[in-house]
Amino acid sequence: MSDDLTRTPGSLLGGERFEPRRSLAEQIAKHLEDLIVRGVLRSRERVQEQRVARELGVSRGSVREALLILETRHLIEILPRRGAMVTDLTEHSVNSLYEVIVTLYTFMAKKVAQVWQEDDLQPFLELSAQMRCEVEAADQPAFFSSTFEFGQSAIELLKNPYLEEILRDLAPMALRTRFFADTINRNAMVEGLEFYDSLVDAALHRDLVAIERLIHEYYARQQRLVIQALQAQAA
Amino acid sequence: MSDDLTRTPGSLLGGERFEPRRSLAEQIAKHLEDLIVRGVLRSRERVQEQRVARELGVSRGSVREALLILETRHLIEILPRRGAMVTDLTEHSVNSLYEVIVTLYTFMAKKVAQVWQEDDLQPFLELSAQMRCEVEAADQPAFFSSTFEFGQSAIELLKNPYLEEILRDLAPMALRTRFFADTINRNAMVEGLEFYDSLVDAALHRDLVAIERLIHEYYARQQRLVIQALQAQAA
DNA sequence: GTCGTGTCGATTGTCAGACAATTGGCACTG
DNA sequence: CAGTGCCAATTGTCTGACAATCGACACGAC
Repeated sequence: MSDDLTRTPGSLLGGERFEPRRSLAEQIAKHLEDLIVRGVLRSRERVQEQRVARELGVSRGSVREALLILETRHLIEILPRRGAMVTDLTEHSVNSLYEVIVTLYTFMAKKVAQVWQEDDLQPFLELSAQMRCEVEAADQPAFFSSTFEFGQSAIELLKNPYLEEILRDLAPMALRTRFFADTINRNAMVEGLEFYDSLVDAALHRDLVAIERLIHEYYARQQRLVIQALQAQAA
Repeated sequence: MSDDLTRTPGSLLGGERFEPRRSLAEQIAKHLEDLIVRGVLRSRERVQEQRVARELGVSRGSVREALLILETRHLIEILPRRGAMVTDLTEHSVNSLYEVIVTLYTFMAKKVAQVWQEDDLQPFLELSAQMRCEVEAADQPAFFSSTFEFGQSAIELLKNPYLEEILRDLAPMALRTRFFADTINRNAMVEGLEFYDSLVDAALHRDLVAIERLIHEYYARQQRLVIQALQAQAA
């Protein structure tokens, strides 16, 4: 953990597209986010601004901003005068997280099913096909990325900025817990594929009841897996 | 707008109770939040860090943090290299906001109705009574404060930190729009009282259907009022 | 007159260095 | 072993600085 964020101000050659080049703080946040999601930084581990600043070769101010960002993503907790620490994953926090996720995803999916018209669902069908390929190729990273785009497409369709931001802030935690679950679920990709397929199908038929059932079942299972993994780790 | 945040480091005499003395950034955020919610700072108005820092007698760094906080509360929008501006209130953004709020409040209320036991609902009954008094006394600030505590009590009961934080971040916007609605609804307090009363009643009977209906109806009306006020202001 | 283009001031993004306040741990004492 | 006091480490905040970028304005071309 001794990277060095290249900070080439305006290099369009950097490959970062045309995006307004994320601020340094966001890059730092992203970096730390990865470490936390992948479990390199463990629960309750301290994250000291001075240390991070030194290691990444940036100023304390920027790290401070990054920590604020990570706090809104529920990845760290900042205690006044005591610094930041990685949030703890407990059975209770996982349950809480999934309650909220299920509520919001259900709302989102139902809404999509209600408002779609013409070929709004085209992107979902394509993603579904793509995911099928990725499962066959056993390309887990690509599959992950596709599930992410799935949610992304739904958000674009609804154009609800509040929902969008809330889900964006919740996503890293969802990913973090999922990282756990998949360690004990070799079948994760197949199950995921089946889930998304059914979801698209239900949306096509505007079957709200099925949507609610599908999401509840899928995430109930995910939740169980995460908690199992958590207990396994504790033991 | 030329206050001066007294920054007495450890003065317990400051009256702030035992709370770990909110950080300066949070005080600044709270200050600006008030200005925005009350409409002193209008939609799309710029909020310049240098200027705020000068006016409040604090450093730019602290203002910067405050702006980050306000962004998570959806009160300002920070554009890279272009600074912060107060978020715009449009028909679309109001609709989006209320969609999310209704979804989350419905979830919350249903959950409370499902899990309460013994005298969990006591605080709500007391608040309800208190609100009745406040309506009779036409004490609008107190009434506002009570509705706030109402939500607070529900959150305490559920102990879901994610829901708690999401709602806390949404609250200022809810308040801001409400400020609008109440300018054209002289009956707001009576309606509110009736709503909360019915809600407590439904929760007592664990009547989930009624809860869903009540919340949808109440906020549909609120939403209409806000949008009316918005249009009236535009004209 | 409208449309590019160059210049300039204002503002943001980031850095370095500084200092007081607070925390947590440690040694010391009874 | 509990209580006390001290010290190092870290956070919260400030000041001052500078490059990059933005918005506006003036200027010149068509």
